[in-house]
Amino acid sequence: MAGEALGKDLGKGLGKPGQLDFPRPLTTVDVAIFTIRDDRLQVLLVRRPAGEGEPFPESLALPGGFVDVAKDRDLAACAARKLKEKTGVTSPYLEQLGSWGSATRDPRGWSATHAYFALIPEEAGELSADARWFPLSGGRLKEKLAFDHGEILSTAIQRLRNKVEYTSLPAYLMPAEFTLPDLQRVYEIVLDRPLEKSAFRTRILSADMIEPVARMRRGPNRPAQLYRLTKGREPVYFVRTFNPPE
Amino acid sequence: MAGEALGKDLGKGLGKPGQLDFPRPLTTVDVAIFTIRDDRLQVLLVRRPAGEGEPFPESLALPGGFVDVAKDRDLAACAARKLKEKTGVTSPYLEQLGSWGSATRDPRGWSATHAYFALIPEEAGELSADARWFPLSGGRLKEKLAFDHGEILSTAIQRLRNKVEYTSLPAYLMPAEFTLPDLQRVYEIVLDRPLEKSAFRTRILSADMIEPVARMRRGPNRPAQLYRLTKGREPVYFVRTFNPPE
DNA sequence: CTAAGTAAGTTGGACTGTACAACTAACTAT
DNA sequence: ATAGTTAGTTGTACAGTCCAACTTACTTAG
Repeated sequence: MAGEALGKDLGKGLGKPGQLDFPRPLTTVDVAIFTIRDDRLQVLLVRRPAGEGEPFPESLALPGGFVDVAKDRDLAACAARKLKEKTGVTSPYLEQLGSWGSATRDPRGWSATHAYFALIPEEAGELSADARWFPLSGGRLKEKLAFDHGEILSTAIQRLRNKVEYTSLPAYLMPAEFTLPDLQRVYEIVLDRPLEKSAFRTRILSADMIEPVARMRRGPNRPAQLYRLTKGREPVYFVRTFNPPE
Repeated sequence: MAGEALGKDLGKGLGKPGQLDFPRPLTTVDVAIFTIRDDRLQVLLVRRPAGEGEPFPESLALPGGFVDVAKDRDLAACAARKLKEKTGVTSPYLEQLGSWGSATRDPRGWSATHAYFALIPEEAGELSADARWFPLSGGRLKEKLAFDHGEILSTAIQRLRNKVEYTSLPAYLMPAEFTLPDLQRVYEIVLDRPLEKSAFRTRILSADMIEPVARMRRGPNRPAQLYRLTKGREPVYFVRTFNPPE
């Protein structure tokens, strides 16, 4: 297998013999970046390059790539760098999702990726040329992805949905100012089911995660109070989930 | 720094030039293995070897080590292998905890570890010679650990405590047969606070995660019903946490 | 100017599950 | 027999959701 062939010569030429003289897996970082656009949850994907020797040429994939031991202090910095490169966003909600490593996931050899997931508001930043938003319908992506990115993305969606049941994560998908019905709609989009208005309001308002601003949103009917995220607020964990379906 | 010096020559000597011709981080797997012993939560630690060039000689550390690209199919298999080597246990509760990677965590160079956490019953398996159980008091370990293992362990404890609030994880710490008060005691040990007896019983019994066996535990007072884990049961998630402290 | 329409936000009763505390049950030891 | 201990149950209070009806504040059509 490719992994072993490549591996054999890695790690030679060290000062001290023995200790570190064995093949090393490839190390990458991938990021599942979510936003809400057109009333749907969407994920950012890039098209893989077509060059000679490239695995999965022209396939869609999560943004990511090799850890650069010269540039990247640590894994989170590497993920933040990739996010910045693709979206221009610098301070998103960024959480580690897990890691996937095996002999077979990359044809170039034994490789391990550290996966992150990020939530950003729609209007944030400017997309890089090779990146595009893809909608998820029913918590699924139509397109097939390179490597095991399909599996990673599924896990990310599952984790997001799961946490939305009992945390304030959707707040990180909102623009700077938003109304409570806006926020409820985002919860409903991610969970793909309707929520109770009154229970939702009590819960969110008593969580001390958002604060009213002076303005109201005016429209063709009753104006709605605008809110913003409470500054520097960590995500809030509720002690109960929204009542689960069925 | 050592990492760069070492890194410079890694990845040379490949068949194809260019593409994979850059330094690779070290890749390791570490496992935080928990059990309940003497009415306390305990974690398994090993003493690092004392050889020349070994980092943190004779320090305590989580069991773990380099991924072996020849032996290990994937990361979970690598974690399971290390668990087996240290405890003899083959089918524990094993969950990925996260990954830690940076230029500085290992003096030998840029390295990334994939951390797992495992729950095993006390009587399971035979410990390897270099491994010992260490009690945690108040969710803390007294001893200092090698690398960033202190941080990893803290995260593992936090994750365990957090999940115990709303899942059936402690069931994996139990022996084959146990009583409901036994199980409650384990929940209380991990959470470090008392729980309501009646609410606890209703919750556990209605979760369909354990089933009564024919026997009772007899003692100096009223006998207690013995239960066992429902076969092949995934962990159960409750829709409410136990009511949080304060 | 009024009436109809719509979305924001509130209110109240039914229901579910925990908190707390008192209770009964089953055994041992003296 | 009686006291002691732990297993297990019961009942009332309370918190928060569920569900549905309600009020409020605005726009638009006639």
